[in-house]
Amino acid sequence: MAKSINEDKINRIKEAAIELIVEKGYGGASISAIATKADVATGYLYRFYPGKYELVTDLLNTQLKEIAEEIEAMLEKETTAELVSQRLIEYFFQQAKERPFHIRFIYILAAEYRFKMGELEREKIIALCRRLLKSAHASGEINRKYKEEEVFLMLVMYPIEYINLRFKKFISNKSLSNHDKKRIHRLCINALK
Amino acid sequence: MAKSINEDKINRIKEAAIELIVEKGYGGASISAIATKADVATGYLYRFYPGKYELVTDLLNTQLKEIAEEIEAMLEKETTAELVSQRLIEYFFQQAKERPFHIRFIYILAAEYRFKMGELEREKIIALCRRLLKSAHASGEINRKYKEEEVFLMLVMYPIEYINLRFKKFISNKSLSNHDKKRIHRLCINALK
Amino acid sequence: MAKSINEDKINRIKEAAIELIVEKGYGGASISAIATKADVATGYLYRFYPGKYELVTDLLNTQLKEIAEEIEAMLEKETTAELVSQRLIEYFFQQAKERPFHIRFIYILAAEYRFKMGELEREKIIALCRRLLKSAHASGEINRKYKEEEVFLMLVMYPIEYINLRFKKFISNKSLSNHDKKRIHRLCINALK
Amino acid sequence: MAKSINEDKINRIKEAAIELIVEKGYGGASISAIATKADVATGYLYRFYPGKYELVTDLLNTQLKEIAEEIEAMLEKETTAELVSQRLIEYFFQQAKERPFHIRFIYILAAEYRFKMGELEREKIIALCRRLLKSAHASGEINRKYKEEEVFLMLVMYPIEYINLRFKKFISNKSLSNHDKKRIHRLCINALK
DNA sequence: TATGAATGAGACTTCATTCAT
DNA sequence: CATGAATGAAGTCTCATTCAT
Repeated sequence: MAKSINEDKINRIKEAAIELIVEKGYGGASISAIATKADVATGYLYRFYPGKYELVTDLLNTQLKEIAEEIEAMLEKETTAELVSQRLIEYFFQQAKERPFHIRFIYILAAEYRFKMGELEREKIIALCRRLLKSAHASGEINRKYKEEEVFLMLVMYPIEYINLRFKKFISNKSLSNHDKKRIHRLCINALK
Repeated sequence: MAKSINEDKINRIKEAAIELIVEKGYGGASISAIATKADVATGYLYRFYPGKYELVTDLLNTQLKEIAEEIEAMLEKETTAELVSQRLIEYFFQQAKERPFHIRFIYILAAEYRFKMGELEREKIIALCRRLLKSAHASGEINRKYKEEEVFLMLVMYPIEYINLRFKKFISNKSLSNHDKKRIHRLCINALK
Repeated sequence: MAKSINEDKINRIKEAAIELIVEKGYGGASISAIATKADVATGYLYRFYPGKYELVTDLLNTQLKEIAEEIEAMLEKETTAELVSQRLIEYFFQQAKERPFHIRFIYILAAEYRFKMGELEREKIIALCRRLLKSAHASGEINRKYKEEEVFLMLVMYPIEYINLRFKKFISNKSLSNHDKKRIHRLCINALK
Repeated sequence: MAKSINEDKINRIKEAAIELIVEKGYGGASISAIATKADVATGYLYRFYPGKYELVTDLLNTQLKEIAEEIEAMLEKETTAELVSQRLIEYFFQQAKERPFHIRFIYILAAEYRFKMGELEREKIIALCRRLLKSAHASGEINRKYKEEEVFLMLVMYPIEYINLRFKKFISNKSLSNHDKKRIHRLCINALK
């Protein structure tokens, strides 16, 4: 009888929030600016979230969940750290190309002390690192002295940081190439040896 | 070599700003809270900076300058990448212990797209990476395919990220040990080989 | 004599509005909360009232009309002020027991300067006071110096205020007793002598 | 060295708040309207109160404290309920003339269930009623069946309600006269006999 | 010079009301 | 006719900045 809920609107809000937070930071991205960019009414997002903080937290955890699921899928298919790393870097590069704001968003928020990753997402990611470690320790691909921390940093955070360094044109302002992809992959794999 | 009252006051402001920004983020750290913590008047800082943004930008660049100077000093003394990396990690660990807010501050602000590093600091850091690269390429310590980006990321950003991951207790909640120091050093050096 | 679905719905709205306004005040009782409590759609009440203000005004006047009708019925049966007062207090005590929100609602809204009583209700109540006065002046039950104002305040407002003072547990937190009823009755009657 | 605090400003805010709340109710009196009427900046009141609710609560309790102090002073001087009642009504009539918004403000907020009187004020007023009761019971001026509740309602609330009924021009639209004063006094005293 | 009272733009959020379905 | 998704004006409150003292 009544208008049905418009899924698209909330997605536009999410996208607008990600872009504005990347450009202006959490505090600089105002609800009103987000709503305007998303072409919805100012108060609309409060139908879905209690407030701005919860929106952003959800956004962050959704991104992390996607990455975790991606890693999980890779672990199903691939058995060596070599291949998982390769696939993961491939995935991040693709994301950088297709959804550049998303990978920048993760990078920014991962650094903030106020935005804690959801416990579920955190545990899942740690579990996946442990799973990879187990087989890679056995095969000798990853040195036994390295644990989940090093795997997470080298295989997940390092590629993200690399991509963001490029986005910021800190050292190089070239766009990401296949050559970069291979070099990072080599670096990551060697690091953990 | 006694500091003037002015210098002392402005230093208290800087320290208070760093601590509050780490704890509450840029938006959450109000000028009034910073001034109260620093025990100076609200309006005082406007004698030195046009506004909050400029204060924070200066803070970030001061931190980066210090790191750059540290690296520079190391390059004067040490000749191998091995030793530079070791010293640098030593330095970051010491900072983490003595000035934990500083290393957290760099980590947070380096990730933000709003806070651009000063051109001078950026160039100096790149130049230092290049200088290290030159000798390390020659000696074979760093593979010729790796450039300034990789050096900067592995020798500077990676240790900072490692330390902050610990501060956040993301995977491990142990405090930083000498064992950790060695492991990271090994990982960084191996990565660039 | 079965009520139509519409009547039932609008009555649920009215009841919900009264309860929420008592608990949270006019501003604190949102249309959406009222509708939810009444189990109707948010927009439903706009088929019957132009807006929230008109709903509340109608509610107030309905309550006052009921009281007026009650007084009128009493005046048909009883002839002395003594008996009218007794009956009226009996009625208010019964309302306090059976419909506590209603008597609280009248109390709250009667005090607000924004909610004017409807002219008809006002005139009816004044006329009733006058009618009672006439015979009570003649019989000497009410002193000739007291007019409609005093009758209204002592016979209507005073009992309502007494009951609400108890609801608020301002002085006593006992529940209303028959003993209270008699005491108030005596006080009211004596006041007007 | 710095501007000294302007006591007058906060008083203007208080006065403006009282007037607007009387005219438009708690919800209808917006902070911005209060500030405009008081000729201060919107955010000014937050230097003194955490929020609107606290401002209004303080206002209410200040008014009640004044009344309590007035009653206390009367009890020091006068010994009979007769004289206390007379003085009190005199006081309320004077307030109605000199500070009409204040007595309306008390009347409105006393009715609201959300605004609880401060515990200190409440206890003081009850204690004063008890003190009066003691001597008036002994002298026979107040019937022994009446307690603090009846004293409070007849000597304090009733006059306030009478005055507000006039302000509302509910029955009479004449202004308050000495004649009214005497009549109410007689009514109150008789009620408690 | 240093202070901190005061400002007011703008942030987040609520909610009465509308209207497509 | 009834619904409830959507709107956006308006509310409360914050805080960077100014400037009289």
